[in-house]
Amino acid sequence: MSVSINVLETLLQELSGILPGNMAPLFAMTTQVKLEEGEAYIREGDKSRKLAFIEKGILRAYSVKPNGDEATLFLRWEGHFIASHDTIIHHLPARFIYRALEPSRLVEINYDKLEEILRLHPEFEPLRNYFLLKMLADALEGIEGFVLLSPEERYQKIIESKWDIVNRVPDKYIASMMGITPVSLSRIRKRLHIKGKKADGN
Amino acid sequence: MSVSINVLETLLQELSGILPGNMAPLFAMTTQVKLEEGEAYIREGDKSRKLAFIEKGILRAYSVKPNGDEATLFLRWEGHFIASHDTIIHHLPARFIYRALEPSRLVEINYDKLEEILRLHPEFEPLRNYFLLKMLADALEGIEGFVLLSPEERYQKIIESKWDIVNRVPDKYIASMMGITPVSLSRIRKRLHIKGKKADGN
DNA sequence: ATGGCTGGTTAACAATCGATAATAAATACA
DNA sequence: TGTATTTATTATCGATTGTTAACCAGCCAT
Repeated sequence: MSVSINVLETLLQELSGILPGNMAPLFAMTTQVKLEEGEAYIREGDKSRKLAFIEKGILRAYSVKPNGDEATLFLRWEGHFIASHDTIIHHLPARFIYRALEPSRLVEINYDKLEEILRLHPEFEPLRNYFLLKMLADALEGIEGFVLLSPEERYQKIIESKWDIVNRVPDKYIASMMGITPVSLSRIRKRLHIKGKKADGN
Repeated sequence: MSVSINVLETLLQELSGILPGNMAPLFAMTTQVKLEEGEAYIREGDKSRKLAFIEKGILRAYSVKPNGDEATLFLRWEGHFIASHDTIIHHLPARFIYRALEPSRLVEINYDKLEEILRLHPEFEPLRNYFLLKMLADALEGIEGFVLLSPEERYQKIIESKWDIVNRVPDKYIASMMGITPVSLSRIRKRLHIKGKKADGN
């Protein structure tokens, strides 16, 4: 139990200077969540305002389009925070599905309860600040890729900067996250292989 | 002076319950900024950690690619907050340029000073919370468009939901923000006109 | 082993896009 | 007003993508 909270405790201490011994008010309200591979954490229509820190595993946020295709919004893994922005920001039912791609372990807190705690213990405020900034940075990084890079460049950047993650996830989800089809990603991979061989002198 | 702060005062009062008369500690640190059409607010390489509320006008965040082309990251207008996420989040020099497309009026605060104020006056914390959530919502909305929609659908959604903004901005910036060329946007417009005529029975 | 199932590749064709260039329309400005 | 500049459209061509379908490889479970 306390083992899996350790990372968050360390993070919070770095952010706020609060010692783990004084973090009880916050962590008393958190829940450990374990997800099996393929298990949904948040479903379309859910209204629960939960926010989670990913201790281990990978989660995929996606929606099912009218034609049945799935569109992946993003992937998040160890060290990231995950939440349905529809419920947290807009107080609306979730429009996306958040599903574990691997057996995963989360530290969860209800956002309403977090706000209560923050009213009583504003010293924890740096934590909220941190995860909002982190989620914002992640989102903007995604937009950057779409605006500045072609699909091919986008894929190159992903395998360069997140090779370990790409290797843990089926390509079709990577393709979907890139806004292209799996067929197209396969062709991009083929082109890059050719270029790679040429660059190697073969 | 106090006229243009009014919107923010009202916003803060709604968020926190603080009365305008007690907002002096915060607004004493804000600056009014006026930008001419075409004037840069933040330039590539800037390190100043400024954050601004847009009272009036439209700003465009973009970068100049190696080949000289410009890629528009996003547009922001009245009621939005704008900041270089490189400097605010990552403490790095700005990689993007933020330029006014219209004569604009901003309420600016330095993020370091804001943090000082928030240490002394945590009652203003809801304001930081609000603009972080708002910027996050804006960013995620952008990603949604790229992942779920084709360029044509993306344009349709934009003109439906932000017709007033589209009308104030040259199409080439809309195209760039959509991740396509102005030529391609022109073709999309043509296709939609045809479809529109067909739907009208012409 | 032998089927299913999922995920990845390949092929064929139509549609769309990028690049470039020429032209037209709109805007700015002297 | 007339001219220059910017912006938008159209055309052409090669490249890329989407769609659909077939095929193959790995994996799982019986």
